[in-house]
Amino acid sequence: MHADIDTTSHAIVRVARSHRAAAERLLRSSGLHAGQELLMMHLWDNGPQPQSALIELLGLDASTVTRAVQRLEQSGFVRRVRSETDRRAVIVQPTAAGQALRDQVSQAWKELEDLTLAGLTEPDRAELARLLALVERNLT
Amino acid sequence: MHADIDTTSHAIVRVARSHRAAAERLLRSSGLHAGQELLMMHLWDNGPQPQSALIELLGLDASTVTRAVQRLEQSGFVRRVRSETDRRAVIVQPTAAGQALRDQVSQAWKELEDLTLAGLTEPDRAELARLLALVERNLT
DNA sequence: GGCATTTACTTGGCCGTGCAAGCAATTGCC
DNA sequence: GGCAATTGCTTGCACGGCCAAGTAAATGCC
Repeated sequence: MHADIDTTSHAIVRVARSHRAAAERLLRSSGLHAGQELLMMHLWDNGPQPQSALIELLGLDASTVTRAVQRLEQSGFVRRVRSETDRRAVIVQPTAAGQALRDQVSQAWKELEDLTLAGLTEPDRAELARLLALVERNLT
Repeated sequence: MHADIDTTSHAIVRVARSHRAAAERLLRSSGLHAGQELLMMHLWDNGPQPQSALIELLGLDASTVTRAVQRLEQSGFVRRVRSETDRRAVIVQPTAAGQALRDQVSQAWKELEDLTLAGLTEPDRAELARLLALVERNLT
């Protein structure tokens, strides 16, 4: 039997791919791509932020965030402003169009969560959350 | 509080990223990139295959596999041969260099699995596998 | 003050991945 | 046989991500 196929690692890879695909599908109508919604959520929750804060919060590479923000600006969801107090820094703020996405994206995110966990009992969900947290700690 | 951060969806995204990063690190010395090892494993297990079979097995888009195979060929790990019986089809076969990676990659994959599951009891591991399978079914 | 170091971001390059469009060979069917 | 539909693959394009190298501003320290 194909030992490699039954590993948890492989399961993680497959789940990650399907999950991303589902996210992409649910976000399509909003105009966001999977990944961008997390950035926007941080802006909605915490207001305008320097990119450095987003990088920290999202745990992504600086270059990844730079380009994500560039694309969000291109799409009109975000504005980039040079900080007055630190002229290296860029402050990212949601535009009106960006703010307008909030409810729709929250809804899509909720649907994604529902889809992901469909059929799992409450204890199963808690267990999954616990185990994923352990795995995350292992890999970080 | 930031409700979105505590979702299982978000945990999946974070785990997937760390997991991929770990895979990339463990595979680095072999010359493979995360993702390519799964393709090679299928070749090692099942011998030369038409791309269509790899696409099916890996559950990836045809274009993704085309390019992965192109890069593996570029790296010298794989050879592409036009099928005699169906001249549309491309048969992918591991080269000697590709075969030579087998043990090293198996080892790396095992290390990845160990790292991922470190500290989890046997029942925890079984439970995680079960829950991931459920989630995967939900998302497919 | 002045220079080395650190910080904040950019850009180029590369990989995985998907969609859309397109080409060529094969198959299905009248 | 002959033409339509299907199959197998490729290419262009766009995203998320990462690393490495580079620029410019702010900080640290003598």
